[in-house]
Amino acid sequence: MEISSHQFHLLQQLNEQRRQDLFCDCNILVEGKVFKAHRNALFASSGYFKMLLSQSSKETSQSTTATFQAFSPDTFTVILDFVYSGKLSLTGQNVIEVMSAASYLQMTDVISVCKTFIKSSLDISEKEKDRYFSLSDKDVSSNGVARSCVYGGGWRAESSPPHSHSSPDPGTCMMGGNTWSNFNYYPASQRNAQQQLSKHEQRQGSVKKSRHLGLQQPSDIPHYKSSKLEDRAAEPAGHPAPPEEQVHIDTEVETPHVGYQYGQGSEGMPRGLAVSQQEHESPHDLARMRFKCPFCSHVVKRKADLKRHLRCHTGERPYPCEACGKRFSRLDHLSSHFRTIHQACKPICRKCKRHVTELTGQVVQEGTRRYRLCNECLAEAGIDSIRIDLEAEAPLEFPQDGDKDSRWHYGEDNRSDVEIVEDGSTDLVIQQVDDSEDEADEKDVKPNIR
DNA sequence: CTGGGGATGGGGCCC
DNA sequence: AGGGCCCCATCCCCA
Repeated sequence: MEISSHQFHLLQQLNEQRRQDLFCDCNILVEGKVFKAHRNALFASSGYFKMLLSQSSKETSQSTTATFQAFSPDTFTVILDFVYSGKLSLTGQNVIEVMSAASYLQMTDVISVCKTFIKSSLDISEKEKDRYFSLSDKDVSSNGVARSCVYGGGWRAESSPPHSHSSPDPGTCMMGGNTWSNFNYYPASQRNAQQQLSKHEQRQGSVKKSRHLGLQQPSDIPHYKSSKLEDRAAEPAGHPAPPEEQVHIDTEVETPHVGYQYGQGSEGMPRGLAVSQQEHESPHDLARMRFKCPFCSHVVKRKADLKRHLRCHTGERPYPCEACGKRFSRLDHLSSHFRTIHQACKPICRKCKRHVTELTGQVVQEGTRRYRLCNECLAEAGIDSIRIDLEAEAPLEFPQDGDKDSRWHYGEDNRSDVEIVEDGSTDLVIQQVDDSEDEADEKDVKPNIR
């Protein structure tokens, strides 16, 4: 006979003991703040702690101290509350950091919920059309109802695959079982985003294979790569294989876990944190690499860089080129594109590659594309037959959705300082452009680029 | 088939 | 935190 409430009460009691600092045998130091917890609870909830504590379990008489600088105390509070209650307090503000921390700590359930939370935010923003997946605080405040939730996936007696904690209730943020690859904000860029993802992962050298909880090995980060440990991962003989249903994890969830937290320690000890009873990690290592991508092994120093990096996973392209409609994930890429493709900024003859000036060359327009040709190449191209294409000079219509108040107008380039040279050929417009004013032109033509 | 160059995208980092 | 620049890798096109 099974009393279902027992599990709940047990966890409740543990949580109470934690609050009262009873029997706590593990201290976790997060940016100077000390958290007390029970090894058993941590061991059972986190693959990271599982490995950590199994290494230090020989000396059970002493309390274990672990130090983290990879996430904030507030974030760890959310994580620890989840460990002791099964409830995850997610908000738009903390979801990325919680997810990053969960990835660090190898808590697949938490990662899964965070992913779902983000996805639901994206779904909402898709409906709003003018909003994008944003990690900023204002994104939350704009819709406080939808972007804040508590995940209460329920207490379970044993660890389980991420989707097992999912709740089907669509009215809350407790959906689960979704993989990130199933979603893309821009349908048009979906294929592209997937390519980017695979490309990125290829570049990162990510291992696409099943991993075993608690036995994940370093492989993705070159600086800390340990072939020795990888070898061991490849031969499970040395490790007792956990039950299949417990350890076979979606690689998309698992892949991010491997990372710099595992060092070249000969016994597979986490290197980036204080593992032993007294030993604290050198904060130097972690302070240098602070933000870890929840989707891949990439680690960046700044939150803003992580935010930018995440776009390569989400496929978000908020910056459309108003000249050709092509979308970019970054403003500087759009800027670069616009300069090279539509403004003919390079003072190089496209044909002979020679340097040209306003005297020795001219700007040629071909559709929305502009480039420079030297006078010789212009003559060779049959400049006599080039005709002016006035339509191409008119401001073009571009998709306005989500253009981030972009106000580039291609036709603005046709200003008084640009002398149109009429010619008789097709599709080409020759302009006399003063190179010295290119810079000023740029500033004029892209007021949204501050 | 191959090498070169342009376009694009991602990361680091400065301002 | 965002903008922007630089550097580098990759892809693709073309000779």
